[in-house]
Amino acid sequence: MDSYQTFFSSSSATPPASSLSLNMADSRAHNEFQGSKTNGFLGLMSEMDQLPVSNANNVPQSKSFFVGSETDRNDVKLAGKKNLGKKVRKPRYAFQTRSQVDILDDGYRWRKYGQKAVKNNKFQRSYYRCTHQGCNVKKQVQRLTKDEGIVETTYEGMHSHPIQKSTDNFEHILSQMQIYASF
DNA sequence: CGATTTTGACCTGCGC
DNA sequence: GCGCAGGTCAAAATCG
Repeated sequence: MDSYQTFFSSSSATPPASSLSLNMADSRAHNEFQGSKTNGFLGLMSEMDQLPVSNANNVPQSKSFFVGSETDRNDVKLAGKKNLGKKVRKPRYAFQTRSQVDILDDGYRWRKYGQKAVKNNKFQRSYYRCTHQGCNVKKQVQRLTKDEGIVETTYEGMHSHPIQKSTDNFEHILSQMQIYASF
């Protein structure tokens, strides 16, 4: 499951202020997470909940893993409207990546819509939304205080459209290949 | 000039 | 009800 996490080691080669190319579970999420419950996976999640950060200390470099999923509440921000019995529990996948840069480029286009300081964390959390029309996938990016070499990214929702970024970059292509090879 | 970021205000859930 | 914490909006600023 976590075999697609190896190609970020070249982060040293990333130009300053640029994005780190990374391709995570979105592609597979198309197949596995669409409305279905991956219970084995979730079970694993609850285990990792116990020690999300401490594990990160052991990872050699640029390793990522999931720390949680499946939000219970459906706070879909219905400002003013009431939510009539529509349980939209959207899954959330979080994983942490050891990286120098905060922007983990997964191939989708994101527009930042917020930034907040979270308690017990000196860094701020950034909120992004997918810019594709009709696709309201969200993600949060947050650097850990405990270990500022680690960036935690949380994805919410699933993309229902192909990646729209031009695959001009080699890392991206490689990680792409690796995802399909890991099946 | 359109798309994106910045940033403070605003909203909502929750615990007291 | 109040205040805090997290999440979102939206206007202005900035970018390409």
